Amino acid sequence: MQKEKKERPDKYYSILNAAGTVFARLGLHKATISQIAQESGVADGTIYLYFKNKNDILYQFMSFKSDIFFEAMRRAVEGNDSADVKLRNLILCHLTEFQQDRDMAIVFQSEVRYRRDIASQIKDISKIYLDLLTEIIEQGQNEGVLRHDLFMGLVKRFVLGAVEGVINTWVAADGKYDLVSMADPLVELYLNGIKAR
Amino acid sequence: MQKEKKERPDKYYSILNAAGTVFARLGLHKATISQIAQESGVADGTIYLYFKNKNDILYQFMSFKSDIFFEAMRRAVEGNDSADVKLRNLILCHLTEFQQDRDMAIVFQSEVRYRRDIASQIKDISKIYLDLLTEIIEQGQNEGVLRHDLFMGLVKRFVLGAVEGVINTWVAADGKYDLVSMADPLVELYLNGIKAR
Amino acid sequence: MQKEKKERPDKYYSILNAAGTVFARLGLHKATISQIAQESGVADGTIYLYFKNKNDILYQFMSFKSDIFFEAMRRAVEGNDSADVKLRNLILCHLTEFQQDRDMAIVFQSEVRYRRDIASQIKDISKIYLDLLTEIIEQGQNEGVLRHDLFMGLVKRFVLGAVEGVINTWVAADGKYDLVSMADPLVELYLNGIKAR
Amino acid sequence: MQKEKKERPDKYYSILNAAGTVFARLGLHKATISQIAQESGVADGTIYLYFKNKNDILYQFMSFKSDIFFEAMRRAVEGNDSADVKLRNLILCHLTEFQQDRDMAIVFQSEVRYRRDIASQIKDISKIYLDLLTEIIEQGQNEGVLRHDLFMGLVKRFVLGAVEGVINTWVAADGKYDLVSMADPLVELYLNGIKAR
DNA sequence: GATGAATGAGTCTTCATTCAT
DNA sequence: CATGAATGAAGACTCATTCAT
Repeated sequence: MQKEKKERPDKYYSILNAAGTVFARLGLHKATISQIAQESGVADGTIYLYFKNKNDILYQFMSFKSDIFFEAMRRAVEGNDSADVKLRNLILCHLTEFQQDRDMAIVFQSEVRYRRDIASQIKDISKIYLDLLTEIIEQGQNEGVLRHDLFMGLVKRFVLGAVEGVINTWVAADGKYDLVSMADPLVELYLNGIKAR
Repeated sequence: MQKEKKERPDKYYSILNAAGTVFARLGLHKATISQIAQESGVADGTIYLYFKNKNDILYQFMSFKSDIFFEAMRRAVEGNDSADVKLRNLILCHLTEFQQDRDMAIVFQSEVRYRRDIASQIKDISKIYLDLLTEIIEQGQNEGVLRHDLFMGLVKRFVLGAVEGVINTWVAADGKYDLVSMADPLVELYLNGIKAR
Repeated sequence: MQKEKKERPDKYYSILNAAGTVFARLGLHKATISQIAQESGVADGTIYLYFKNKNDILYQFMSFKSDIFFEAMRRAVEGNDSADVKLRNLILCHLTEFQQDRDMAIVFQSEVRYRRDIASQIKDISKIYLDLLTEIIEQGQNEGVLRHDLFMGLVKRFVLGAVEGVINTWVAADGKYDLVSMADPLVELYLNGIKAR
Repeated sequence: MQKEKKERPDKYYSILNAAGTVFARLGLHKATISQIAQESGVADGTIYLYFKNKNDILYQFMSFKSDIFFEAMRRAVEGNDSADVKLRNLILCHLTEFQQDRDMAIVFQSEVRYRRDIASQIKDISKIYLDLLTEIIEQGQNEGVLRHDLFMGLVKRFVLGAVEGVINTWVAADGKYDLVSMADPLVELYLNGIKAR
């Protein structure tokens, strides 16, 4: 039942992380192979022993991080919790993972958003996320915890958009405050809205 | 009390719009000066009569669009409406403007997000937006329409993030559906949340 | 009735000739764009205003030279001369043209021979030549000047191969002797062979 | 009086043949050390245990093939045959050897022709060939079989050039027909020429 | 003002060659 | 001897920017 992942040499991951750092600092286009090489302490040519080209580095980076991310996500929502707890766990997990890996957070938010030239496989990342949300919300509706009169397509975007907005702000603030502590207040807003009662 | 705007020649705007189109299609980095020149029907060199450099074009484009955008915003929230109506007007205006100018929507969402190299002035765009939100929410609290126990910093991001999430989805779908119709359901979610009552 | 050739700017030809010189000196692969640029007194980038890439330079060079070459060929064999005179004129023309343009001679003989990656259009150069030979030989057979029991496919190669062998030797000798004077003795060998009578 | 040839290990020849194949397929410049290594089933670095560098491989390849080739040549013209028979044997041997070893044929015809950077030793290959021709022709003149009024320098090129032309054509046709059968008709053309009598 | 030809700095990428294991 | 990972020099090509016309 173990993860069947082909083991990559250390240098592969070394380059991958260096790339993450450089991409986060400069963005895909301004980042140069030389900078990534220097950051990971190898020669330029060495990069090409492990990656097809510059785009491939970004792709592999995102794939690698996504696998970790979604594994964490899945663990966060498995079990018999009620929908509202699951939603809270999901958001908490999301913020925790991004806080722990700010390079990923930056690259993910800035590079993956609108690139039409990035493999659609990477774009599916958010699809997985949205599917998890759908599950949770439907479960919540069945449990009677969540409203039935929800336009699912919108709600999913509403939830994901708000988290990402929070993350973007945190990133823009150079991660100076605790992102994870936003989870509970955020979920509370999802659930209750801002109207006085 | 007249508008203190230096009048720009037509060609300036022609280039600006061409740039918007090309930036939207290819992104800042893949877009070339030649393409912008061709799109606007001028010579490459002409662009440098009106803009300092490539980044300046993006900057001017955003400034120009922002001015229009915030003028519309301001009109949307002026008057004596109650806070919930103003919030609805703000969101409606936001979605309307972006739907009407998809180039701006794409450029704004994809290029402006994380560029550390873009003049901070442009980043202030969202500050203005957030300030409007603050005003509205505070008014709502004073009116008793909105909850008092809100962490303002989070709520603003919550609202803006959700709108942007909805816009991003619309852009990714090539603008195939009506964005503006999302305004009311979205505001309803802001106000009431997703919890069943 | 004038040649309908699109006029190219001087710089196009300047680069073309520089390329010919560099290709002749170093061969296509060892020749660098920088060297060609330097030889023609322009910047590296300028080359790309006139040529798609390095291979394109070779291709254009060959096309340009071929046009001149075959125009000369055609003039050499037109008219009402008998076949043996035409053959002599053809060979004479061939040697004259190559002697006058040693860069072309070298590039043609060394680069065009075996490159599978060169557009077949260029390979057709020798086809035109072989067709001219066919015409001449058939005319000669009709006139009774040339033998009828000739395997045309072989004879054509026999004639062209021998001329090229002579040219190759001349090139290898750095063009130190008069190539054109080889024409008559060569044709005499074609016609009479080396057997004593 | 034994052959003073240093015995080379099998791997040397294995690499040599692999190189011949790869050179024939791609040409010296497009062929990579890695491809040659793979073709011969050794590691890249191993090649440098047997060869100084890439050029040296080509050089050794040509030397090796030349030795075999000229050994065959010498056998073809030794004995007391008359000059015309020797000439025929020489050409026959040439075509036979090249047909049997198409890699050599391709490499020889395409790489050796014009390389100024290839050791002159390799260029001497054709010198040996031309010397053999000289011997044969002079013998033929002494025997009265061949014309006395021949410009030897030209005749040699005439003969070699024509054979090579025939070989080139055969190579370009992917060796689809029988090259050896060209020997007799070709020699017949050498001897009698194409003029009707 | 307008042009667009020219520039050349900047990058990715390849691959012959080396060398620690 | 053999390996093949690592190197880094070299070169094709792009494109923002300039400037003579």
